[in-house]
Amino acid sequence: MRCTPQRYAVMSFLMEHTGHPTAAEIFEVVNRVDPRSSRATTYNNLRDLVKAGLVREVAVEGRAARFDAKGTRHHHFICDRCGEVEDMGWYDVPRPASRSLGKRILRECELIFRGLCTKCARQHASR
Amino acid sequence: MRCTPQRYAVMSFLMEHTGHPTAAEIFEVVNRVDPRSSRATTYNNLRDLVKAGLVREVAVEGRAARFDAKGTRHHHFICDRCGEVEDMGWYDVPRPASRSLGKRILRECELIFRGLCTKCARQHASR
DNA sequence: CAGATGTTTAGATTATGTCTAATATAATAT
DNA sequence: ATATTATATTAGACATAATCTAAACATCTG
Repeated sequence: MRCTPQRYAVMSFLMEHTGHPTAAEIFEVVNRVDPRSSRATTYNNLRDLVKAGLVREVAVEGRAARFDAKGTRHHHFICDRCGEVEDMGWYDVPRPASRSLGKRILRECELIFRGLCTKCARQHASR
Repeated sequence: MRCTPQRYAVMSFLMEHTGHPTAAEIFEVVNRVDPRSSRATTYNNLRDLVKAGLVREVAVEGRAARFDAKGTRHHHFICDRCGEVEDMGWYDVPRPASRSLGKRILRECELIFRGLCTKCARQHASR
């Protein structure tokens, strides 16, 4: 995988921003800085970076997927209300018994916390 | 929430099938049996059933959401390759420290296993 | 340099899901 | 029982997210 300007822009943006932008946001911001990429390229590069294991894709119910540079290991908190994805420190997760795994090949265990983010919790309280 | 024939068809289909169909599949099968529902109604009912806590929606990266009647508690295994979602027995998940939770309001902890399902693991081996 | 491979692009296309406005059905009040 | 109100359904238009296409461009390799 070559390190093209477009690809580099996507990767470095993700590394510098611990938020979890959608593909559209990444495209928009990266092109606002230096308008040299296209929508398709942004999607292509995100797919490639995910495939290469450098970036994580987080699917959110009913919303666009979000992306995240794989730095230190962490879990995710997803807000039920606004869909925001936030990092939550990592801790080891008990693996399933190999009996219950059967012939499946386990690659990873992911823990997702759901509820209201700080902002939505505040709005929720003041109603 | 009234129990209409259309809503009942969606719910009972989900309860009788432990697979995790997409909205399109549910619409198709339910209407093949008794063609009285529309696409919009299927989506409406799925949304309502999820909101009522009777059905769970599972977002899968790059693929259509899948649905699941909330029977006994369980975690999910998602196949990296075909996107199939399978149930995996339930066990308690360690909650994050309330310190790391901050002002967020935690509703649930979900454990997702990722890798290759039995079918894809077999194909993977015989290459 | 010449061919092979990898990358980008704009725009068309697909996939998934939501909205609208008219209609139908059922629950409640009179 | 009839009117009123609330809830649900429908077809098809619409919106959004993401992929595909085919041509152009860039970079590597011999």
